[in-house]
Amino acid sequence: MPELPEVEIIKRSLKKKINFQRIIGVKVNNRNLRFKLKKNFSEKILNKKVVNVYRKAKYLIISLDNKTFILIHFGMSGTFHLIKKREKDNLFTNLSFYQSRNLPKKHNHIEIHFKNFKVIYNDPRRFGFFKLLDNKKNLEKYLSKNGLEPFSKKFNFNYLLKNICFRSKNIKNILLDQRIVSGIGNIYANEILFRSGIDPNKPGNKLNKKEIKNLEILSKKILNKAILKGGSTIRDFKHSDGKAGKFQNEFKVYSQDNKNCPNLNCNYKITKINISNRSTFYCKNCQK
DNA sequence: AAGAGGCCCTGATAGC
DNA sequence: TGCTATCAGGGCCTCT
Repeated sequence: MPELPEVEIIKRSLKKKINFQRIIGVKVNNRNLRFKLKKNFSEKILNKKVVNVYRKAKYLIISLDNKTFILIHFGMSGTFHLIKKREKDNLFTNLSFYQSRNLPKKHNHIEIHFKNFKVIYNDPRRFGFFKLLDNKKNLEKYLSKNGLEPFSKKFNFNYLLKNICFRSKNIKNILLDQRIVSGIGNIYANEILFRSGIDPNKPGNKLNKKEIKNLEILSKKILNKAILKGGSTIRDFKHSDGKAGKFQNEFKVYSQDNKNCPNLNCNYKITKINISNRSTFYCKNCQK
């Protein structure tokens, strides 16, 4: 489930391949995604050149030379696969690209063809989407619904204090609310709260200044570390190759229910509870 | 205004 | 073995 670190990894590898390449073909196999892909998607991006690939929160943005933008959200199960063209016989051969060497047989929704390879978007659960934005203004308008991402310079103690201290809802849901902090999903919310020593059920307005400071520092630190480790590879990416992310090995609480709390001198087990229909893992002893 | 809850979707897994 | 139920969860929507 790509959160900020996973989208960042996808961005880096995709950019190396497709930046300054021209789109010479588009094949849409299945328009049914989170939002139905517009019928004119193919013709609108055909023959355009990619001039930048970047990330904002959990969104990937492909900027084209006619000043339009492809906005991509991976939802729960969206992945890209790179297929290289073999010179001799003009066939395509599947090469590793981010999560998987093995091209799934089903759910290959969109193919984008370049000179020597094609990129395939696969999404079994269809929670992801592609959206075309006609100009920068519309793109920014769309993205402005999101709050600051943790790597933003403006994401500091005062920003968090201002956005947390008056809220009655629990801190975990505050972290997951993209209008307040963007880019954090369920996995990293669990990890950040554990390392900050905060009970995920605790209402925002009950947090003290030290806890808010912890959230500021540790959000940046954990997301950064996850990017360095190549993101987290779980569940949907389980058939992945050696290029899979390694951060799942660093999980302290996520999916660690009934295991010993990793903190020294703590003999509690990690507890699994449900908050707003999301699995939540924490240590009752270390998180208050 | 803010928060709670429902919904979309498929594949893996648990239980009988 | 084969069936059914449950779970995974991001973002948008509606209702209060």
